[in-house]
Amino acid sequence: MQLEIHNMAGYLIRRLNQISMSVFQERMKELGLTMTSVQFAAMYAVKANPGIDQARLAGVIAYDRATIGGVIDRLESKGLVERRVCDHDRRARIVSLTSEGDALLEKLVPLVRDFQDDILSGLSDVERAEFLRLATKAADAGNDLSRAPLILDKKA
Amino acid sequence: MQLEIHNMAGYLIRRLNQISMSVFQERMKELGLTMTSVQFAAMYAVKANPGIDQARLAGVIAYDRATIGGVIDRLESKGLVERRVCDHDRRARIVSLTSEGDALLEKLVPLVRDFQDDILSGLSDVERAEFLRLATKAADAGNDLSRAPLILDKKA
DNA sequence: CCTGAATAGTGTGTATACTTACTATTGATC
DNA sequence: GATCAATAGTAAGTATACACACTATTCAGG
Repeated sequence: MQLEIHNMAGYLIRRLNQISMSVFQERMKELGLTMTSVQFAAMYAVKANPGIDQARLAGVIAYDRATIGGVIDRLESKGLVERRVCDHDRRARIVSLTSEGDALLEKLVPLVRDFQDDILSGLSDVERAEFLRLATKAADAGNDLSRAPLILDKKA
Repeated sequence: MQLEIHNMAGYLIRRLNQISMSVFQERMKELGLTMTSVQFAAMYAVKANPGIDQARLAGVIAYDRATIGGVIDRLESKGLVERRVCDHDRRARIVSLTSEGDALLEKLVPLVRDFQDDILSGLSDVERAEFLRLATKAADAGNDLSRAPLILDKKA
């Protein structure tokens, strides 16, 4: 039995997101870790942006401020990141990786890169490339429609 | 500043899902409703499958049992669906639309169909069709990777 | 320098989306 | 027909992902 909703963009995207998160979770489990894709992205962005604060971190990976707070809480309690008050703006909290966090990230990056294709395992190489091209274009165009848009080049 | 993660399948899919949910929420708000895309899909599937119970409903729209319970709770408290114990299997709960639920769904279906294209507003008609074809193929192939796979034709 | 707008982070509340564990059934098997 | 595996639903716990309101702080203008 096929419902009309099964062909709708919103439904298909939700399904792909379920599959994507499940693949990530499964791979981490195989490595004996409890890292989520969201936590990985946050750590990656922290490493790529030394001295970043929570608000800009949220913008770089398109989360809202409340969500990033919880993500950093959990990474902090696992000893993977640290938070400290910014020197010249005491409202802001600078997030940085601990040495354990840095070591873990270094280990994870190639692994995560390698299983990305598994998420789209049903597609050929050509199809996957085309899917990613279209997804990038759509995500870019729809950025402002999202509640937590991606915010880049906000600073030097 | 472009991070490597911005080109990864998992990240792009998460972004598209944020955009998709946001568009749905926004349209509902314009109509003065507080319906989520998940609740809409549940109501749609209930209507399309008269006499369905919660477990099979979960399978038809690829939720897990615990999630569907909460979704039905909220729809029930809004007076849009009803739950009753199944006659020949007292473990199961049969879900059905109330008359208000049915009327609301009838009103929403064409509206929801019409704004699906807004989710992929950055794509041309040809690109959108190709994206949907590839997304369908990928979601289908990845079905068993998801924690809550789509389960169809389980019965007569 | 003072006031008011804007911003960073947090707290609360809601809604998915899952896990594991539990109860109540059902059905299958000996 | 008693037992035992399997199933339906729920409960409790964790983790996004948002809204809204609040405090602390910064900054812009007069």
